[in-house]
Amino acid sequence: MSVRPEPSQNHLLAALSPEVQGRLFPHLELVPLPLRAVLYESGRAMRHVYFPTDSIVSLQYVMESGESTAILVVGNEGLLGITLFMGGESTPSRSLVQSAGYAYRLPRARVKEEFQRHGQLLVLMLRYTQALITQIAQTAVCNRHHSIDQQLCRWLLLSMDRLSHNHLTMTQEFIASMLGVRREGVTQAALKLRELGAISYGRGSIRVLDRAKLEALSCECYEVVKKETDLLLPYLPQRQLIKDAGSIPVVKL
Amino acid sequence: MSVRPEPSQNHLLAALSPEVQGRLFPHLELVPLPLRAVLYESGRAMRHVYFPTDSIVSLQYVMESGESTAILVVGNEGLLGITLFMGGESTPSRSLVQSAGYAYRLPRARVKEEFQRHGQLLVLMLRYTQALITQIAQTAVCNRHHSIDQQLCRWLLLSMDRLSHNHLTMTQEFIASMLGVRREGVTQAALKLRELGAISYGRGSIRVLDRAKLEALSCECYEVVKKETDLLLPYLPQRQLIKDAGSIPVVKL
DNA sequence: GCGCTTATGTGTGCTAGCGCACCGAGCCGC
DNA sequence: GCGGCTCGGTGCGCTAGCACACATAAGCGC
Repeated sequence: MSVRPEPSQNHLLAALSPEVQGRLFPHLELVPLPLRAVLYESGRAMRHVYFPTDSIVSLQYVMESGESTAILVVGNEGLLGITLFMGGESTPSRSLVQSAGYAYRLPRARVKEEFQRHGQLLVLMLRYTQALITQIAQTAVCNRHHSIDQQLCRWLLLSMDRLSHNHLTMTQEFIASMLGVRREGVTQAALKLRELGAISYGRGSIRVLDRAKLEALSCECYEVVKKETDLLLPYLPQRQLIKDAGSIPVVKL
Repeated sequence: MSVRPEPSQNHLLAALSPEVQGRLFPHLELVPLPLRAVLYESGRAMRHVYFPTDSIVSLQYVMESGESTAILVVGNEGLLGITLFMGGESTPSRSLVQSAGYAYRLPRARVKEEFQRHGQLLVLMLRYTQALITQIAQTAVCNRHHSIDQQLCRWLLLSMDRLSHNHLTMTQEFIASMLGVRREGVTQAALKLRELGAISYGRGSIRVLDRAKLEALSCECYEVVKKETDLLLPYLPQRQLIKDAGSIPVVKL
């Protein structure tokens, strides 16, 4: 987090043609996203679209009772605020920073202006939206049918995919509120994963030791979403992107 | 189902301007949708977009184990096949007819052609997609936090909103597979609702007697989705639409 | 109207996850 | 280095929903 991130660390921004980038990038604003910051509150008007570079943001629905569930995880593969493209001004969800980092943001007016051109940004957004629908739907299925153990694995994998290291800074309490389960349930699941050597952890920090084990223990939901997303948005995987940030291929539109 | 339905019974088609209707309607094809017909199978290429007039279609995700969950209900307020607009050719979901009736369908090529014009259809589709995301997300939350009783109420209400009568032709077994729960669970919930006088039923047919009771017994999920949808797609409610089908107002775009 | 199929009702365990209560240990600030 | 706060670990009783096993009953075909 000490190095100033580049816009192109966000896969969607990177996938735009130089022409579109030329129009948009001057209006980008780099914002630090501290842990637990709230980008959008349920029902409030959105003023920007956010493109995370190295942060992770979760969308949660909060119930009247205070219970909540995360339905979506967004990192440098995507963006927050598709509602602005869609024609709404707000959603019934809350966006919460799940892993601190940076994001570039674009004012609502600029987004709409570029969108009106019906060019690359539109096409990219639509594809991204499709991927996002798949992730939300799979979350619904997962909530219905799978154990906390499996869902914790899925959650860790989703987070790992959006980071360049294997180290998560979050408490079990926080994960519990994201999964919409009790903290004790997460503790039990984490203990099992630790015994199996898949992770290690302590006081608000989790390290993934054996990714393959997590994948094996996770339900199919993770894999289904990943496959579908890769199909819709055939970017380079993140590691290659970072190594060779100068030659990011443009998504075939 | 004996009367040939009009395209304008579908709210989205009705909301289009006469100009767009003039381009699209000649290519519409009326298709009967018998109970339990499958419009799209998971992973298969979609060939048409469907606009239900008096039928109800559910989108389900099916797991490897065979368990399934419906994530979305579509009736005359919407359409099936947004994926075709989005840029995909298939989804990991299955579309199953939940209440028999008719739908108009449009071949993929025509849809894409009209979409390329970036006019009314695009704007309408985006708004509809936003409403649909809300419904899916709320389903995820509901699956996590609410009882079968509450979910059955939600399900009945969702179905009722898409019909012009108070009578559903479906078995408890079928509802169970939609909600992703056991048949016995649905039986228990249905018994309670019957005792309370909210519904009556017998062998594959359910009648809603007291809608207000269902709303009171349902979780907030139903209401949240309804409010959000009305906000995004301010149509006339269906009953008025049928009474006065000649003067359906055009959605403000 | 007989028999088969299909839909619903019921009972008996069993388990996952919940709510609550409490402990110990790490960590921070002063 | 002391006190207090936060995080994680654990135990206990409870309930919803599950799996399985049957019983009854309504409709359908012939």
